[in-house]
Amino acid sequence: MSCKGENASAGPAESAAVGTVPPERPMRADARRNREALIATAGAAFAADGVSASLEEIARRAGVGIGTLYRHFPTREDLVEAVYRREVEELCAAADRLLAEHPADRALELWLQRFIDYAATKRGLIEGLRVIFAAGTGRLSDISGRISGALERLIRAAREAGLIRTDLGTEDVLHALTAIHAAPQGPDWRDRSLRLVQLVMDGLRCRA
Amino acid sequence: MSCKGENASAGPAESAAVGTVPPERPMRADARRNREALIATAGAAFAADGVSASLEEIARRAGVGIGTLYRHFPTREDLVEAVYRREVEELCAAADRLLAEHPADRALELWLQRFIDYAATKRGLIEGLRVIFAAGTGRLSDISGRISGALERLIRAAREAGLIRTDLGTEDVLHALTAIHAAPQGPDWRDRSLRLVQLVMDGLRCRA
DNA sequence: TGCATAAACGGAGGCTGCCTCCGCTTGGCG
DNA sequence: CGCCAAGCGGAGGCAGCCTCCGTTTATGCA
Repeated sequence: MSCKGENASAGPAESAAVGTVPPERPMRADARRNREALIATAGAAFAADGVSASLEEIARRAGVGIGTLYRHFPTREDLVEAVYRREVEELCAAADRLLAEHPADRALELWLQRFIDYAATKRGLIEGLRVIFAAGTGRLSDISGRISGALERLIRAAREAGLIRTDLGTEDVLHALTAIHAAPQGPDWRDRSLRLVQLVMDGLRCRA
Repeated sequence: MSCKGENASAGPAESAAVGTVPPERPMRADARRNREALIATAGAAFAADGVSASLEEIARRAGVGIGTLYRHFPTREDLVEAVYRREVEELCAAADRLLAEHPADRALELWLQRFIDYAATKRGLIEGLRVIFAAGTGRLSDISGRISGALERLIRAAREAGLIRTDLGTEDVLHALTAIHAAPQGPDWRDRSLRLVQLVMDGLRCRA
């Protein structure tokens, strides 16, 4: 309901923000601290026990009362979304870091691998990916855009450096990722997915 | 713990009979009746509220005690599996009925449409489909085989009648079904899926 | 037909998790 | 430094999970 807590990650020098409203009020220091602790703890708990992990346990481990958890995140979905959003942001930040430290094609490759690893442990991301194609279905649309934005930056850089072919675009790679996720999840899921990513990369580089 | 009531789904390699009827002992009449009522009620409840519907509510609606539910189905998964197995059996039975009442290609088309409708309401089936490709991962393998068996019967009949091309097989159609399911689930999911099924059928008939 | 008995029933009870409500604490401003 | 709203936290009510065990009943046998 009252998703006023939306003002998280209010970048001070951020120009042309991605739609988040300007912070009506800076959060009190203790509130921000508790919020951070909750998101971090919840991330670990969801990864370990799935998204139905006990909220009371999360609050306890984060060192706050259950009431505090519910004030920050009125529903379980709100908490899941916050965790999800944070992870996506980290993933996107990694794209820029990789670009700075490696040749663009290598950066793309490493990022795709990292994407697989994220998805391997956080099943939620997979569902999220599926949403990317469903045109902006509400609140998650900006997150989806963030992912394809990162991917696009990587691909454009690799293209401009002449390291990958230019007749395949962001959508094609996204599509491939979705297909990889659709594969059955067995014990060798990760290896198989990484191999497929390798295959895609080889294909992309092959007529550079 | 003393799950001796397991005789319904013990699933060891019994003789290749269609129904897994263990030779142990015929169930007492009231036990069988309650079991049936539970499966039927659970099917409705899962369809309405998802697989996390209240088990106590299911028991109440089925007119049995909660203890009875737990004796028949020690875990929630056992109940889900029983419902799932029943629905798959109905679906497969429909294949033969359709074959008897329609030309083989039309039967195949109708069955695929019916499959979509099943999957539309029972999200569990979708997960099940995904398991088909994961080679016999335990207890669900025979169910998976049942589905592809039905599909294969339909396709073979249509082929022998010269109604569909012969260069595409069961696996290809199964693969297409999986892809259709992988699509994002919006409000128009059903229509879109049915259109895709139509597309597949047109393709199958086009060079008969 | 009647009886013995194993099979099946059912719900009370203990436990855990969900979520709300409200009195107490404290960060931050004037 | 003192005020006070923003923020905290946990008690409590409710619902669902699952077990345990006393009671009921279907069925095989005489």
